[in-house]
Amino acid sequence: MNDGYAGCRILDAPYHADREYTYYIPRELGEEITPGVFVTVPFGGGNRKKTAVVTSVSGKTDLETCKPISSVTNRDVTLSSGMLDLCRFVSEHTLCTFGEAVRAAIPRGALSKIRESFTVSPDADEDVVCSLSEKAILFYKFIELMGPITADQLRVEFGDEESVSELLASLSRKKLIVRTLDVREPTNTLAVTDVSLAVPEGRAKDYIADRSVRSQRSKQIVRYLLEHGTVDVDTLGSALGAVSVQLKMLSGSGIVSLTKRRVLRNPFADIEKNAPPLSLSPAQTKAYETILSLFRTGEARAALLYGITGSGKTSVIRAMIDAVTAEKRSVIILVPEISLTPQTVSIFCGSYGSRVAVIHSSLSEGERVDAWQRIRTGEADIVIGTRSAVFAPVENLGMIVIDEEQEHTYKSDSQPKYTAHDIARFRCAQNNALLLLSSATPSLQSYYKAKSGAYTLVSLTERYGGATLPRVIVADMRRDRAEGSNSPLGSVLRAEIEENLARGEQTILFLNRRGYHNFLSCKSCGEAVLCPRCSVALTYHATRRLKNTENRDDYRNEHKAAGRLECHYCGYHMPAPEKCPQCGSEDLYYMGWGTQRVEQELAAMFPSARILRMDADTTRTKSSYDKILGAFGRGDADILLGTQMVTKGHDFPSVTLVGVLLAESSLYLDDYRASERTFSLITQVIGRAGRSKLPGRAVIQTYTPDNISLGFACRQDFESFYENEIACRHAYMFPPFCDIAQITLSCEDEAELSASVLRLADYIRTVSSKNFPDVPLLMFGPFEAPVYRVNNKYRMRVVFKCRLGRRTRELFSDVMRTLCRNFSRRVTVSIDFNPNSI
DNA sequence: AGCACGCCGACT
DNA sequence: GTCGGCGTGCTC
Repeated sequence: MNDGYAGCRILDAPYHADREYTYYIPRELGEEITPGVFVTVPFGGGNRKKTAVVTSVSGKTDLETCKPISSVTNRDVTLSSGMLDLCRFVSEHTLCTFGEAVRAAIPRGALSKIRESFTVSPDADEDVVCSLSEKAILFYKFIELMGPITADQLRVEFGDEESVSELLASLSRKKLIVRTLDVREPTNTLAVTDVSLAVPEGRAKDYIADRSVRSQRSKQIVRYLLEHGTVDVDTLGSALGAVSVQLKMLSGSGIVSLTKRRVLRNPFADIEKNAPPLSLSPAQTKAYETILSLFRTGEARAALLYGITGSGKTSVIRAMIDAVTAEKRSVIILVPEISLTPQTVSIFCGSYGSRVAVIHSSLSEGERVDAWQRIRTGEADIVIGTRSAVFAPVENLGMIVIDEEQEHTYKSDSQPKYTAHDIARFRCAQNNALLLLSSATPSLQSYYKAKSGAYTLVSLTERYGGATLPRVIVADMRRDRAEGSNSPLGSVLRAEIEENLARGEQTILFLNRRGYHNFLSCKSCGEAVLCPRCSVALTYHATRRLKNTENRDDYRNEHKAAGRLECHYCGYHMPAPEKCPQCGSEDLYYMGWGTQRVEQELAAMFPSARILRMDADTTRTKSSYDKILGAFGRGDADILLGTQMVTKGHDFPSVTLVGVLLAESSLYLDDYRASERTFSLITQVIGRAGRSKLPGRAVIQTYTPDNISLGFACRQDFESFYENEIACRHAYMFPPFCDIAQITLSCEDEAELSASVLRLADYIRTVSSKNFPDVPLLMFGPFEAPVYRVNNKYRMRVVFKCRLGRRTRELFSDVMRTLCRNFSRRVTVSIDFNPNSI
């Protein structure tokens, strides 16, 4: 009996009001209230109903008054004390609210939602109603007729945002309407009905023999149950046909009983299972034994498995999973979204069957909840998924694997802005588990940690199965340009493709830009056509293949008819204009190359080649990604052209040529990790060729053939790349030698934004020297974000170089608390530690 | 965030 | 006189 008080965290409290609040536990809820349970509580002046999670329980309180917990919600969702500690860790380390951390750890849809609706007040004063404006009366009458009704429904009826909120506020003030809050428990669960015999066998046989019973289908059902025992309705239906009427009758007369049972869906239960038997080479065995001995220490340890492409890291990981699960401990395997294909999943499901839970972006909300429950109950003890799977509620965690650990998708850039690595390290420390990072091109950060001894470095340096590295050709595009060619396919690459087509071998081409053209540019004012909501150029996308045209007018009309301009930031689109929106000139030219246009160019160049294009536009649906890869794998196409997506994933043994159309497109991003990304990307692309006995070639087209990182990548020389890059990071003081904190303010009003950002900088200078003189901090800015305007909001930034530790986080926490309180509501503040792009 | 309290201008 | 504008401050 927990007689007393509960410490609760309100899930959607704002940052500066986010702390533990004490509520007393009503007698009738005493049994149920323990840490990790979700409850509803009255909060704030209006006692609004809020969802909260209980974080502590105690027999006494220092408070003079406190409110009672209203009710327990989500009885089948609770957080273990380990998970509560994890949420605390996340909120402290990313400066998000406790509630935001909880929502990251629990699938959306597992928690009940509180719905707000409005009805007219029973004691509404008719005279007051009559004194309202015409629109307000209409609004009031509508609520009277339709209520209870939500604000969103009212917005559909009455249009614009502002007026609906204003009307609601003013009618509430006049006590004409009342707001009610009701808790809606999640409904996305799946239940099946089991059918079983409710009478002894003998009576069932009598029933079948009974001539007065005419229904043959009913007798079939009883016979089926006698043979198979209890069975669910769906199975019965597919065996016998329509059965619902007969079941109703049979259960009515007490011959069968129907019971509802919740089932946890596992969409991967029926996946084709394909697990090649494990056999390790001597090098792999040695790596495996090293990692295993770390695991066997029983302490929290971390290893970096660095293995060149094709060295068979996956086999070592699989062997480790076998070893860890053999000791009844669970495993979480994180993979980048892009490599979570059915082929990958089938390897794991093939070995471990229904013990695997797969967390994938294409799961429905309900399937996600079910996967979470399967993990929590221990039915699944092997979890494979993307970034968010690092929160999987496994019991007795033994190992977390982060595959392709350098991928930037492991950093979240929405709230909470965490890095899977940090969460994984915390959880492993909590459970004395092993953290295993794996990559062919480790991040500088992780390799640095491995070199300095924080991680154990385990290297695999030979290619498995005798495959050889491809021959790398750096094609100097300046030569083609000098000869007057502006085709995205240079003469060298073109000749190689021709050769491959002639030999019937496959080719992969990589271009880091989707769309057709880059942008539409005005010769007269020099401006590109920009997105009206964001300060970026719009990209031309064709919806069909463009026809060849004779003159400029035809050319322009053809473009207008065949496509439109799209914004890659906010999704805005418009028909291609005839005149420049800035200066009105008709001198508009289409510039640059995207995957769409290259596809067309390829088709014109090699009319007999079968070409597949894979980018965000052609992989909109769940299955299209697999369809394209499947078709290419079967040899249904000669050339696969695409963005980032073509660089990861699968072994296509008959691919002998890969081409990188513009190697520097990722090189000159103004980000300190540009070379790291380029190195990783080029290395991966090169790794796509020559995965078999056939010798492969890689053609890297570039305007800067002398770039040093590009050179290292072409030679697949990670070690030298690392030495060179780490020296640069040291010289310019960048991670891993410091941390970066980035505060972004955004606001629709430019003037208010710049005033606010100056106040921010001022405040930090003051608080830093006054209260945190011990925290070294270098401030840069304020300046405009690289894309100044997105979705009609202007964005400004202040960036800091610092060392993230307890005191530094306290400083930033103070800043966030103060600013959330003092800035006007129209300004939003967010902080990101070591962000993905700066 | 939401909601109360509180202090000043333009209306019945 | 008061109704209602939004500045300031708190939420167990």
